[in-house]
Amino acid sequence: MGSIRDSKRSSLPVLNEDPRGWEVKVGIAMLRFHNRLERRMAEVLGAHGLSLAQFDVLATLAHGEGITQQELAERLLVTKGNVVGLIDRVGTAGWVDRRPDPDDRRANRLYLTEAGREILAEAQPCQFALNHRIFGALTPGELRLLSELLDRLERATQNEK
Amino acid sequence: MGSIRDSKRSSLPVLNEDPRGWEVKVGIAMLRFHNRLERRMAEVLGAHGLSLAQFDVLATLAHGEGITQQELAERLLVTKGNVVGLIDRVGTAGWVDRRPDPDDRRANRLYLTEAGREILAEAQPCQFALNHRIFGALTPGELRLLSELLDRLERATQNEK
DNA sequence: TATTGTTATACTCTATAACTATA
DNA sequence: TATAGTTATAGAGTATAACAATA
Repeated sequence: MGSIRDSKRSSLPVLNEDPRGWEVKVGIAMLRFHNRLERRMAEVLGAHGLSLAQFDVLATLAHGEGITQQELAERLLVTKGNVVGLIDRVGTAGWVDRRPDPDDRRANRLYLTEAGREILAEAQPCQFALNHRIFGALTPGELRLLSELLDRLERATQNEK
Repeated sequence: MGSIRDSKRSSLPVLNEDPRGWEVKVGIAMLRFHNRLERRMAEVLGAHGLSLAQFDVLATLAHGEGITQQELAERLLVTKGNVVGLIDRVGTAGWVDRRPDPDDRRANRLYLTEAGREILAEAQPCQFALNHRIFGALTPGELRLLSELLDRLERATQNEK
């Protein structure tokens, strides 16, 4: 069935009639496209010294500054143990501050530093430009449709667990 | 702008008019959905002792047995150095054989073992079933459409580089 | 008791680069 | 010279589990 992640011209059997065939085909196409998209993003962000995960942390904080490490772990779908390492790395880079929560001395509140805001302001437009180069291949109507389909699929993954 | 990988209910600004807004929105939705899909797949495959990358190796070999490590590296979009480790792991598990190429004594030809074929036959239906549970959320017509959009997007990522 | 964050450990995947043995 | 595979090294990300401090 060819590599799930890639393959020049996958010679999948023609399965035009059976929806099950389309499900597999779409699953593969999804992984394949995403794999490439992620690489391009990593390249673009890498030029600013950011990994995708780090960009994700900064973007999440920009959206909700002052959250705890536990909250960040939930939003990023990783364990709190992993967040320690993530914040360590992004903290030594000088982009994020841990500040003890005055009301709960177990918790840290996370804030972007000025440098963090700057690097995000620098990287985000490049991210957006990449999105434009890729997703510009679709018409506005197709984009709206794709967005709707993805939302429904994401809801389906949530029902999974 | 919320986590790129996840967020319960992302409160992105409404950008119904500007296609650039949709591009960003779709990019985020794509990463978010894919992230969850990949986790579900990892769970399903993990129950069979397989990682996603290992499943990918087995599925690729099932599709084109006898390829070299270099060819596998190209299909998987990883370096040949990484392939050594991948085949080491999948080889000690007894799923894949390295056989020296008689015509080119530098090269190895890769083959599935009987055990490799068995684990794949065991894991693949579960993979397909997962695909069905997720992508069954869409109608056959929507699946065909999504497949076409993804193909065009993948072509766009290829133009990137 | 439960929760927040930390630490320790281990594994997978990735990248770079130097190395070998062949071609 | 170029290619196939190996090795060494490094780093990011992930998971599990035990732990301290605090609630």
